[in-house]
Amino acid sequence: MAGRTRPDKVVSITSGRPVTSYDVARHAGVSQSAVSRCFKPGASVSKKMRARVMAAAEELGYQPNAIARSLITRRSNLIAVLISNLTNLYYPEVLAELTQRCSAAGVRVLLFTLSREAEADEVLQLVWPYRVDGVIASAQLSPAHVAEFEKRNVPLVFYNRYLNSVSVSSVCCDQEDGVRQLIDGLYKAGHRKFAIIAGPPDSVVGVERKTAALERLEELGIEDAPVLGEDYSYENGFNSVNELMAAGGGPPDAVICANDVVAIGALDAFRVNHGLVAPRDISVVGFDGVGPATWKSYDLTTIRQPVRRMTEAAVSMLLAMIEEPEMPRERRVFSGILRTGSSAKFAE
Amino acid sequence: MAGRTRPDKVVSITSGRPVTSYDVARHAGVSQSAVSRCFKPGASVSKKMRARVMAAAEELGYQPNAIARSLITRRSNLIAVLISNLTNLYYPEVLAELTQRCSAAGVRVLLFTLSREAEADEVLQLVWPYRVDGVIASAQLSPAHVAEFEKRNVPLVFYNRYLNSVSVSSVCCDQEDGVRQLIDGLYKAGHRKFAIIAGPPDSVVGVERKTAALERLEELGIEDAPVLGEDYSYENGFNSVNELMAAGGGPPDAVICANDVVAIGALDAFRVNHGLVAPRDISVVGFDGVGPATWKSYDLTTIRQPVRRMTEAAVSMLLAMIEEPEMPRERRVFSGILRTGSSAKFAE
DNA sequence: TTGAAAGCGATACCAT
DNA sequence: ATGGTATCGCTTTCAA
Repeated sequence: MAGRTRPDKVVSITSGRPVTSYDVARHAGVSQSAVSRCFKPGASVSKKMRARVMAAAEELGYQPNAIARSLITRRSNLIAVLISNLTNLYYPEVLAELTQRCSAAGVRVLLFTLSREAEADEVLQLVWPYRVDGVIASAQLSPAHVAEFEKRNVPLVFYNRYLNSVSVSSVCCDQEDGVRQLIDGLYKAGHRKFAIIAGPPDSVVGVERKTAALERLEELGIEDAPVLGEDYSYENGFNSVNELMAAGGGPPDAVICANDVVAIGALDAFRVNHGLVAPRDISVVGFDGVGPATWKSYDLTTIRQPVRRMTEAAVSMLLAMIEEPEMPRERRVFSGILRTGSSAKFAE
Repeated sequence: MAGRTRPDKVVSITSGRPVTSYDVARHAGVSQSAVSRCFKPGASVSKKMRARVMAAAEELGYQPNAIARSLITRRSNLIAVLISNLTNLYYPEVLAELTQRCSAAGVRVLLFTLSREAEADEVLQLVWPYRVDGVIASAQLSPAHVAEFEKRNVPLVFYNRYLNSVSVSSVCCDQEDGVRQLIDGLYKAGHRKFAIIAGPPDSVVGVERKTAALERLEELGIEDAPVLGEDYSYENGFNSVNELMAAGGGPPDAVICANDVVAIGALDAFRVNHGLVAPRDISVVGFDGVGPATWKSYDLTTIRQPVRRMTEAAVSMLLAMIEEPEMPRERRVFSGILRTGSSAKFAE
């Protein structure tokens, strides 16, 4: 035994099994509880103890097992994020912001993407077993789903969704106000003949934008605006314009689109297939303010959603609900920010 | 007590605490182990027992606690996905595919987004405590990081990254082959004066694309191609073209861009600031095959990465490594698919 | 301040 | 096929 420099240290490090608090305790010659305490923020540990334990932990590459901790504390430090259309250009930004804010708050993100909005049922079955501390949902849930959250005492915050039949916390962009800003600016600029290219009928946000547009137009005395379209895709914008033009009656003055990508598709159809260039011959507006909206070929007039504020609100609301389950439900509505580009004649 | 219809059933359901296997056992009048077995796929349970337990579970809304299960089985059924640039248009698609495939395979995804590639250190500290079964990393990790994976016996698969100094599994798109296809087609179409707009110098993929381009050009006897640019943004494409034109010497015949978004920025700069329209006056090619590449205003000639195959490969490799840790490391390289659009004069 | 011991909610092995 | 019991790795009383 003489001359050995490192006892079983190396063995511990290279052994397959992850290092536990017992290993650290043994190595440091203290109790296992002491190790645990050293890794708990506000615990009462002597300086000396802490130093010894931390040194041992460092040496062995110890990291507390979050799974075991969750079991006893009944806090997983996990939240689930449900997103329906990651391919919608708007969501990657939201997701990036959400995960970053959660990380900063010491919470991990379990991601669930739904390909169809109807998948919620199955996805929730996958969520429950992990005892997540809360859920941020940017996907359509039914009142029954929301009731299950209540029953299970799992805090829920909707992002750009909500249900008016039940009480639930949510963060939204004010679609109605945004649409109003767009239409008013177009109207002021002299447009009278409008058309609407709507999003998917099963998207609350999409329906809200469409409805708000029709309402505002009616208030302005315009009642004959055609409504086309059925999803959030470029193709929807493109094809809807072709339909619109094929219907005869000449081009509209202005087209209200379900979102930016639809607007981009519409602009391309007008230019490529019908020789109409914005803002000279036609005005097109979008919604969301995604990256490509500012690309020179499109330069959209649109409503930019304040994503950073909205994600911040969603995360902080959820964390508050986790800390204080009796927190009253709250609906936070953010106004979008008008961006005027050259896709429309517009008067602010 | 006479006349009561439902004993403590309702209490169990509405009580705050999640339902455990003990609750179910009591309710069904069987042992707790029996309940556990009923939820384990291949266990030996009588039909009668299963029916009774399942009924009780259903009634109480029982879902096995995945956290507790993980603790004893040493399998979290969690994998971590590390992504550096969610705002890079290419990644949302990758992420959506990855999570969907993982869900299908019964594995949950813990998402970590890195804002700077250098953040890997801190992020890994957040990953280890959750005892994830494996990691898919589309972010730059150092050999030291990879060594830590080895030490901890955590399977790792790189997605569009790799390190040639260490042995690690990875799924990549063949950048070199893709670039070659692009350049050869451009060369064949008569282009001789090339320029390169590169991506970020700390992106392996970006550097590889640039290097491959320079090499191929050299093989074709072209040695004076200027290299500009420094990231994957639209602005990079836009500004680099302006720089290129400001340098004098007239426009190049063809521009090789780090990715599609850069190519789009370049096309816009040529058209808007210099009156050069593709493919008549200029040829521009991109890489990735993201959605906007097919928009009519750009219609890029580009290399489409076979995302579905690549994500499928990544997930199945990781799952295989989880099942069989001694699995040899493997590098799977997929050829990109040429898409010819009208952003370049091109000869196949 | 420290250590011993009791859970957290499941799985797994062992008898029966 | 079923029930009893040890165990996973931690946190949390409770004494000392």
